Amino acid sequence: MTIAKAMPLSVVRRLTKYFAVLQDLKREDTEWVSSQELADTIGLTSSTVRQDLTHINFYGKSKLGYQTAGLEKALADVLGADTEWRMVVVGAGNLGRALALHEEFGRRGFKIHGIFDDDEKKIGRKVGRLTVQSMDEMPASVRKTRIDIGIIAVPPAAAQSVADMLIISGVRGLLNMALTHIVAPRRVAVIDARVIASLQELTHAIKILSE
Amino acid sequence: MTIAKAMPLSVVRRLTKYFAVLQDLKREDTEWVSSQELADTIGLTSSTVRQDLTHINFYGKSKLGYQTAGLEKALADVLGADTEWRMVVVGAGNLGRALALHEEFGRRGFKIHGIFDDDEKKIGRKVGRLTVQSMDEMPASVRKTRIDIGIIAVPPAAAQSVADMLIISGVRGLLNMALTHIVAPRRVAVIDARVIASLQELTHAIKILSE
DNA sequence: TAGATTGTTAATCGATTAACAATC
DNA sequence: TAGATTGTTAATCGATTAACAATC
Repeated sequence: MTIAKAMPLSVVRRLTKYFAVLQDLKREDTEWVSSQELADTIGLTSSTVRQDLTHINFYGKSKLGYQTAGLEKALADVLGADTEWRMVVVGAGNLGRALALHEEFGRRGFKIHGIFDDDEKKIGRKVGRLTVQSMDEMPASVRKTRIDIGIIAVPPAAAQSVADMLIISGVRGLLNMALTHIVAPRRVAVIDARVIASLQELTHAIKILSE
Repeated sequence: MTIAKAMPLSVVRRLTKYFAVLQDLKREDTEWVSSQELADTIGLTSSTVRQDLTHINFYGKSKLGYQTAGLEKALADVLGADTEWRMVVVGAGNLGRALALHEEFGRRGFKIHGIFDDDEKKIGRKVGRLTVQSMDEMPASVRKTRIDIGIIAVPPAAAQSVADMLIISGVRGLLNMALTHIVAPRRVAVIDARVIASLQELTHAIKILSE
């Protein structure tokens, strides 16, 4: 397991993009890719690409570029895309249920082991192969299955207390889908993935464009 | 309608966070908030907050800070959160259906006017108050209803051609949920909102933390 | 070999933070 | 008034881009 020194989040974000491109290229059996080609498909400069790749433990070849299979593997390593991650979803609303049903997660190594809600009416309902469980069962279940990641898909008002419960139960990271800021101890990673915030970025951009 | 000059995306992202905090404060009837308080709740320096707010057309008061209602309104203006946006979802898989059902969007001014898919088996199915329509109907429908935003919730391989169709049909912005890069003319805004990419950022962070 | 592309250093650009006079 | 907090300028820090020798 090769781990680089602390990397700016902006670099990590681009690495996920390179990784997606690399997976496409692999499907097409492209053996080599240059920093310029990578830059063009994503809309960057080749300089940025090469600079970003200095953060990982993989080297290209002059004149040829980067071997796609090797680079893909190196990126998978850095991003943790080569291991299986155990997750639970808290919140069995439309968003939570959709996440629990999203097959793509499983394919990419993110396995959902449970879905929880404190609404009596939702508990016991089937969501694909899972059954919505009571929040009371969450801590024991998370601890027993050694869940890595908790996905927070509850209303903003409940988000922090759900986060606290997940943290106490031993998760190492939180994916926050709720439109509220979550506070966590330094040992627990938190990433926001809020569709509404993205939509607001988008509408801002649209307003600017139509000035 | 006050529109600021081009703003770095990093600033816009923080504005969406301020906006969320402001809405919470408004609910609690807090009348004034200082840059320091805003910074503390989100985990920034007060300097960054004040600097960010120079980008919008709203001024605080010495000794008191910013009037929450006024600041909220100014942010809503910049982010376009004070207007209604018409959207369609393309892709009626789990993710697409969940987005179409997500009530929060409507509450926040994002109205979903249609959901489309090219899978025969999905066409005609009910998704809440909507019915899945054929992709063939999409362009006319989007044009007629003057849809602003297209949400792309299809597999990566189909994403670009769906984007092209949406653009030809006249949308002004795209929210890309697919794990692939989308190319669009400059007049069309594109924002990526890919849960898998966020999960990969998260697993990277977890790996770093457990070094 | 000649030419293309890397890895890396240095230069530029932009964003964040610090500092402080102005102000309520 | 004295004190707190703004808006803004200047200093710092970091990230992106340019440039180029090394190399295959």
